[in-house]
Amino acid sequence: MASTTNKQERELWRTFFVMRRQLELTLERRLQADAGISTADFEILASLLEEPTTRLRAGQIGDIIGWEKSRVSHQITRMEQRGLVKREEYGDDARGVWVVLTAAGKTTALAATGDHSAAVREYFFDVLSDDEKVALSAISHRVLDIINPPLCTEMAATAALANASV
Amino acid sequence: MASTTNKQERELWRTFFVMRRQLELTLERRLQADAGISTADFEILASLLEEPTTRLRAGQIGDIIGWEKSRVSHQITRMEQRGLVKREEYGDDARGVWVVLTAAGKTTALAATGDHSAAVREYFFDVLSDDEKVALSAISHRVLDIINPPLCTEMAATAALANASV
DNA sequence: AGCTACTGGTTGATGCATCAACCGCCTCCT
DNA sequence: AGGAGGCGGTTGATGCATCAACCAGTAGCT
Repeated sequence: MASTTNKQERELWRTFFVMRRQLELTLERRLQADAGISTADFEILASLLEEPTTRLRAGQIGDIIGWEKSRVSHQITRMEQRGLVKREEYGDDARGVWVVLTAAGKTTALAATGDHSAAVREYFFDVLSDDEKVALSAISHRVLDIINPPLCTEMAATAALANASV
Repeated sequence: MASTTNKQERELWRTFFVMRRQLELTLERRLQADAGISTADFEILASLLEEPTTRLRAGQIGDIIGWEKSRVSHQITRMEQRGLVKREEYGDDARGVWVVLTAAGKTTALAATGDHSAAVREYFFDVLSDDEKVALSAISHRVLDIINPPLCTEMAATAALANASV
């Protein structure tokens, strides 16, 4: 009996694992095909687009999307070469830099966000029942709480904030 | 009302996304800390370990873990440099190569598999109720069936096969 | 003022992942 | 036999991700 459980669990793990990877892959390819960018590009562009001035300091970007600073720096360098974004000096503190959306970057970002949420809807939300959404939310929180409690409570806090503001 | 749903869905997507990433990251770090290998190394080692002769052709490895051949080749090259694995010529067909576990590779692989399944249990199965396991299995199959139907039926087939054999 | 310690960001090295081009070898067809 | 095309695998280029080392500028302490 115990071994049966183990077998089923192995099967579940494998299915979950493959689903996760395929979903990621599909979204990545779709972004690439429709907007010509990677998910890494997309995360940066999306964070800038939420800012009314379409500019953020490098460090802020890292905080928002949870990247370490060197990753942000490398990514900005690549995006700058492709003209999606540019660096500007940050007057108040000579160490800082602004990362600014270019016109081309904004166009790309707008196209990408629409496309991406359509894809998420199509591949994910549309195939989930309401009960399943509730279950998946509970599962995600519980797993996250085990592996990274501070991050979990932090996310719950920002979620509550977002709900309160509407 | 619709906007509320959207907000909840965005929240679910974000939570799921972060959970997924943290889980992956945690498992990766744990493998690195306890066995000194990456998940990529692990997948190769695990596939070789399942083979009684601890050897597989490069192409077979690709089929088993779903990688394209160039990825397998690059990975084997890196692992060969670290002495986990070695290439041997495949007599019947001069194009083929055997990928063979070294003694060191086998030791590492054994340590890693035990450790990894303990980690998966700890971070994943132990926090899921039986109902949630059922729900997650259904969700995974459904999503996978939307984004990659052939892969989904193929996985269902091998799962049925595995069940029948016990 | 001057010393120390920290911060914001960059850089280089290394490994992972993918794509396209390539190279021998094998098969099959005529 | 010999030529075309397919198969198994390698290689090089490029981008993503992380770690460690570094550097200039700032803040804080005395």
